[in-house]
Amino acid sequence: MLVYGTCRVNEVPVHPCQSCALRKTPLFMPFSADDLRFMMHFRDGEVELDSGSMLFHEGDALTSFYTVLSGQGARYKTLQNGDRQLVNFVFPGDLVGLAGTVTGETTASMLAVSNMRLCRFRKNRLPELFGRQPERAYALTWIAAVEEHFLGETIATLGQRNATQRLAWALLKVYQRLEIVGMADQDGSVPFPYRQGDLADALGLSLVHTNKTLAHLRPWARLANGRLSVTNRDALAKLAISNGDSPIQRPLL
Amino acid sequence: MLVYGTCRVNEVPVHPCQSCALRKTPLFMPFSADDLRFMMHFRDGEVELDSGSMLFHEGDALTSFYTVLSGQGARYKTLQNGDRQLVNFVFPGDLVGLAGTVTGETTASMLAVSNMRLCRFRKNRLPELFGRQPERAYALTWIAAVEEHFLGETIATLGQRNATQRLAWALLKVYQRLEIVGMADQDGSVPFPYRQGDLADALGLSLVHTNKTLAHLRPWARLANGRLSVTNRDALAKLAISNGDSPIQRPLL
DNA sequence: CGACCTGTTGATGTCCCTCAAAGGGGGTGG
DNA sequence: CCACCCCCTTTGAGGGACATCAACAGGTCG
Repeated sequence: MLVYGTCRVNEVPVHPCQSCALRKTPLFMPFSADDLRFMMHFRDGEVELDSGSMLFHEGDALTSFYTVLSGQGARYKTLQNGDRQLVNFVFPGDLVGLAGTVTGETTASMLAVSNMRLCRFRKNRLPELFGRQPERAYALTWIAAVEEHFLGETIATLGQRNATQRLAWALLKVYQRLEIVGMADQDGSVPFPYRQGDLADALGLSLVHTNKTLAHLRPWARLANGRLSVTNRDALAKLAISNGDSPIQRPLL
Repeated sequence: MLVYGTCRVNEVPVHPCQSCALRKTPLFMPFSADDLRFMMHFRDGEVELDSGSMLFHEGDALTSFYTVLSGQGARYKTLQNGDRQLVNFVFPGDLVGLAGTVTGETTASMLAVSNMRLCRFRKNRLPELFGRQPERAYALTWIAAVEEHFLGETIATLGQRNATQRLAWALLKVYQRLEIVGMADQDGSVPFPYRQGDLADALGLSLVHTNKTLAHLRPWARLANGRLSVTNRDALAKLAISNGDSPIQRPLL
């Protein structure tokens, strides 16, 4: 279990949606001009989050949810004995806090692992979204469905894959997810601010064994200087017993 | 990995929503008369599924989704090496196939483990739901959020709990979920048609070790004759490192 | 320079998997 | 009505993957 520093959340001036680079990325489905106009009006400010600070805690009743504009984070649950399970890594384009907003109780805590910028939406305007923009509301349940898909995959890897397979799977997924939103460098590396302990908590492994297994994977993928380099994607996919497909396209909110 | 028999899905006459006992159960939020009227009109038939048959397979493009009226099932994923991971048990009141309907590709296979009756909804009428009944559409994303909550809990148990804790957690959850929809008997038992191999595949354990661990849990919970009996709920919750809370209330579709 | 965090490596133990075999119970066929 | 079979459960033995404990190296920051 790892402990991080305290919080800092800042209101910041908004960037116009038109200039949002995420939108044009192949991960996301095209925006109509109408969509864009409505979202500009529907969104409610932008927020910056320092690395190490929390956006919300497990059990909070949220009044806002967010899509990640930049930076990386993690959602995690804490068991009563203090053990931590990282539920998923959070990347640009992800929507966080929707479940906690809708049901009134957050299912996991959300931590910034790098500095982050978030686009905020207010719960009290959800009726407007559902009442006046059924297509955007449909996009919202689409996003929830995609989320379910990922969690299901995670369950399969925690249940059925051994340490090597888990790590290969995770590194490959992370790389592909960041690559498709344009964060991969020429040299085949992506930003990876997480610690080995974070990976361990995400995959249900001990820190020590995570470290030793990472060493075995180094011919195909390595962690260094806060970046993840993947040098042999196919080998990694084979190790992971995964088809190596890119992430499926989905709506952006 | 277990293999089940072949399929059989039958169209059957519908039962009126008014007489649906599930609705009145404390798991679900109250229905307004309006809701009821619309859902009567929106639903599209009823379906019966024999034990051992599949409702859909991983990768299918679904044209319908369903809420379970009676019976029990399982959603599972199959890795490329043939290993099976049971993603969740499926109980009366659960909505299945929504994600596969929305995204166009099913995330897991759905198997009937007892005879089941399902209430069907058609994808091509979703626009009508979102366009004309925003509150029901909101209920849909609420349901998706609840689903996410459960999958997150499962991830935490696969990642952090040992065999005893996993089994205690699973048995308790199953018991509580079935009890709250009125399926518990006087003697503190609920129907449990699953095999020990199903439990093993759900919890990421081997069949043998599942069996041996179940033996240790017998003072507090036991499996016999297709039923699960829980004799000491608090002890089970303590073993499971869980608060033992009942399932949260949610909408029914 | 010392405190602290993260990564790395070695030694030891244990939880759980795999292999193996035997004991019910229900169904089918002779 | 019994014999046989199949599926599921149960139990034992042995081994391996991974956890835990421990110590050290390098980098960063006060």
